[in-house]
Parts: sequence; structure tokens; C-alpha cells
Amino acid sequence: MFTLYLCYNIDMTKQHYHHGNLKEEFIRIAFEFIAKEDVEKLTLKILAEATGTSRSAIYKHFKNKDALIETLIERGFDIFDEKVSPYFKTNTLPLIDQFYLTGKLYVEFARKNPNLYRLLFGKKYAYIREEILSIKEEDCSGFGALKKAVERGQKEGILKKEKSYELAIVIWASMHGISSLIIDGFLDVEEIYEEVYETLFETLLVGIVSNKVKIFSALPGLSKRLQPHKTKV
Amino acid sequence: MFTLYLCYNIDMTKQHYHHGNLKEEFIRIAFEFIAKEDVEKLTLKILAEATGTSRSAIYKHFKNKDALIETLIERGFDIFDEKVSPYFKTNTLPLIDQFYLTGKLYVEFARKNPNLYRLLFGKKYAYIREEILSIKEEDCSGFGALKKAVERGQKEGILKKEKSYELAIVIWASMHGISSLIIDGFLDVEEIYEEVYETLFETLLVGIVSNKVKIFSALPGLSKRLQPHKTKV
DNA sequence: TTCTTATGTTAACATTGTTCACTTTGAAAA
DNA sequence: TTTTCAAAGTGAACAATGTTAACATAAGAA
Repeated sequence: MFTLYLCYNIDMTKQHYHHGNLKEEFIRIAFEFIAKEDVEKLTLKILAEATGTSRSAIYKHFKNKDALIETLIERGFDIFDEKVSPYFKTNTLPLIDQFYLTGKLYVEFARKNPNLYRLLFGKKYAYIREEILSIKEEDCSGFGALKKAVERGQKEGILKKEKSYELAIVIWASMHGISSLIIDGFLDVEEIYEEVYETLFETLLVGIVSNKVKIFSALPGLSKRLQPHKTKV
Repeated sequence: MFTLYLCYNIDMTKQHYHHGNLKEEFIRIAFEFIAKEDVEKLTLKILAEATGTSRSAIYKHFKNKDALIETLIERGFDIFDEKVSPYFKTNTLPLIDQFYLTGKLYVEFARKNPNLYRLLFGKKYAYIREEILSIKEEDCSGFGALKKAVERGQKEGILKKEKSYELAIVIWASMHGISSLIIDGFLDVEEIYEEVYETLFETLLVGIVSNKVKIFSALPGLSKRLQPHKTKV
């Protein structure tokens, strides 16, 4: 009874003035929102009501609404990297398998977080991306990681030698293209998603792999897929 | 002097009430606008001022703002088809060359009309697209044309036999992916665009082409590109 | 000429992001 | 302990947005 009353008292106190950790609360709620709806539909009113504050409270923590969304993008890229890049940091798997699995995680991320993916890879906040990428340029996240993986593949003799930058772009374009088409409602591939990804990756692989090597893969499916492309070692 | 006065009179008369062809004028101005800026920035105020009417005049011609944009999308797809599909309607070119050239027109369209492309292939108005596609399903525009071309290629023995739908998706995803990445500011490829497209198409081609055929192309570049993929006829 | 309808106008509305003057709170300084 | 003050909340007001409603006019049919 006493505890109950105390809780009630605290809640009432915290609802007005000095919320405690309102900034993080805004971010959390915003992420919660875009898990379900497009970021365009997120309003200050929604944020205010969800936190039990007023519409203008947010301005004590962010310069404006866009600043909150920019924060979402920054953290979103961290989440993205965390979810998608693990296989690029492994040494135990053949490189081709790393490509296969990373690509799969990429599309999976987009499918599971369509609104976040659209926010991260859409046009509207492209400027914030440039800042993020320029900061992290030397590390191994995002496109940089892909390009390095391609160069590694070329050194190992697995991938075609010419034009690593162009090759990386082609790979990214495939993954971005299929992800976008799916989450933007152009393709209803829920039923046949596995087949679509297999076809996509196989096509890509045959195109980027050096025609001088035969690839042995740790993943049972992959080596099989590569058999039609037999060439002498 | 008389003429001048008459013009003045007519203009004044036409500015108030009975514009003449205001609906088409709205559409024209909207297209003019998205040639330069994103459709998100188009407001009723802009349309009103450009036509010399009031902000609510548009409601006599469209149900609401979205209805105008839906009209833009419908016409936009017509323009898109007109610009992109001509090579798919030709019989004088080898099929592979048709793919090559159509793909090039596709990316070119996106680069020249980034805001329109984003409007046509973005998520926001996906619903209107479904209507358009369902109406035009049986004809040879858009994805249907691509799928038919793939099937033709399979019949001719040029393309891999399995999974025409998946193969068509892969091709579309490549073109959509590279287009989106470029126009949304992820890649600065203005300088090396030609090389990027060549690499993209080459990669794609090697992946989709049947490994039982050697392809002869009318375009000098293409047959050369295919030489690394030599196999017996 | 008169009536009607299409097509324009202006005024008002709710909702949006944003700013400003204010109030409250909690903690450091006295 | 009391005072002070910056941090963090409030509500009122603003302009811009899309939208609606009541009203005005032009043009053609009756």
C-alpha cells in the first residue's frame, strides 16, 4: 500500500518537469515508432504524448525535429553495421561464403526493418550520411568494408582483378536493389524469397568470380551452385 | 495600344475565374517543378502562384493534392515506358543488345529525372502503382515486358532456362539498385558512370547467360565483353 | 433573357514544426 | 540551511500546410 502510493507519487512528480532521461526516451519511442510506421508519420505530438510531455519539450534536447531523426540515422547505422557486418569480420569462413551470408543479412535487415532501412538509405537525409561516412571512412563499416572484401578477394585470386570499386558497386547495387523492390512493395516475394535470393547471389557470383578458379566453399549449397562454372584451377 | 489594352483586359479577366485549362496547367507546372525539386517540396501555394489562382482552386480539378500526384505518377509511367522500352519492341537487334540498351535507358532515365523516378519507384504512392500495373498487366510495359524478354531469351537458348520470374527480378534489381544509389547520393559516379554501367551489365550478363552458348552481338562492345565466357556452341 | 453549372474566390479550420516568455526543479554556492 | 541559478519542463502564439465551406462569377443552354 505504501509502495503503491509512493510509486504513484513519483510518477506524478516525474510527469511534470524533470522527466529524468527524456532525450533517450524520445529516441527510444521514435525507434519504436518506425518499427511499425514510416518516419514521415512521426510527429512531435506523438512523441509528446508518448512521453507524457508537451509538444515543445523536445526542443530542450534536440535543435529541432530533424536533429532527432539525424540521431536515429546515426544510431541506425550502428545497428545496421552490427547486424549485417559480422561475417566480414570473420576469418574462419571462405570469402565467398562471407559474401553470401553478409548479403543475406543485408536483405534480411531491410525486410525486418523496412522503415529504418528506407531512412538510412533514402535520399532525404543523404547529407547526414556523408558526415557519418566521412567520419568512419578508415574503419571497416558499410561500403568501405565491402570494398576491402572485394580487394581481398582479388588478392586471393577469387574475384576478377579489374576495377575493385566498380565491382563493389555492382554487388551493393544488387543487394540494395532487391531490398528496395521488396520493401517498397514492387515484388511480392514472401513465398519465394529464398529462391529469389539464391538466384540473385548465384547470378552475381558467376559474374564477379574470376574465371580462372574453381571455388570450394564451406557451405554445402555454395560449392554446388558453382559447379556449372567449372574452369581449370 | 489597343492590342496591349486588350491583352491586359484578357489577362485580368482570365486571372479571375475561368482560367481555361487549369487542370492541365497544374499538371504541367507540377512536372516542371519535379524536374528541379523533390515532389515533397511541391505545395498548393506554389501551384496557386504559378497559375495565378488561389490555393483552393485545385480542389475543383482534383479531389486533393494526392490526386494530382497520382495523376503525375500515371503520366510519369507512360513517359517512363516511352523512354525506356523502345528497344524491347524492336526485332532488328539481338536480344542481348536489347537488354544492354534498355538497361542503359533505364538508368539514364533515373539520372535525368531523379525526382520523377523516385516518385514512380518509391514507397509512398505504391498503392497507385498497383492499380496501374493491374490495368496494364497483359500489355508489354514495365516488368511484364522484362519478363517476356527473359522468356524469349530462354526460348532462344540464350538465357539460363530455370526460373524466368526470378531472373527478371535479378535484372530489375540491378538496374533499380544502381539507379537508386546514384540518384540518392550514395555514389559519385558522374565521372566513371560509363565504366560502372559496363561492369554492372557485364557482371549481370555473365550471370544470366546460358553457359551453353556463345553470343554474337550486333554491338561491337558486347561480343568482345563476352569472350571471356567462351563455351562450345 | 434567365438559369444552371462549372470554376473561381475568400475566410476559416486543424495540424504541422517552431519560438518565446514563463515556471518548476534540483543541486551547487553561500 | 538558505540562496541562487541553470536545466528542463509548460502553455500561448506563430506561420505554413492541406482542406473545407460559403460565396461569386462566367459561359452556355433553356
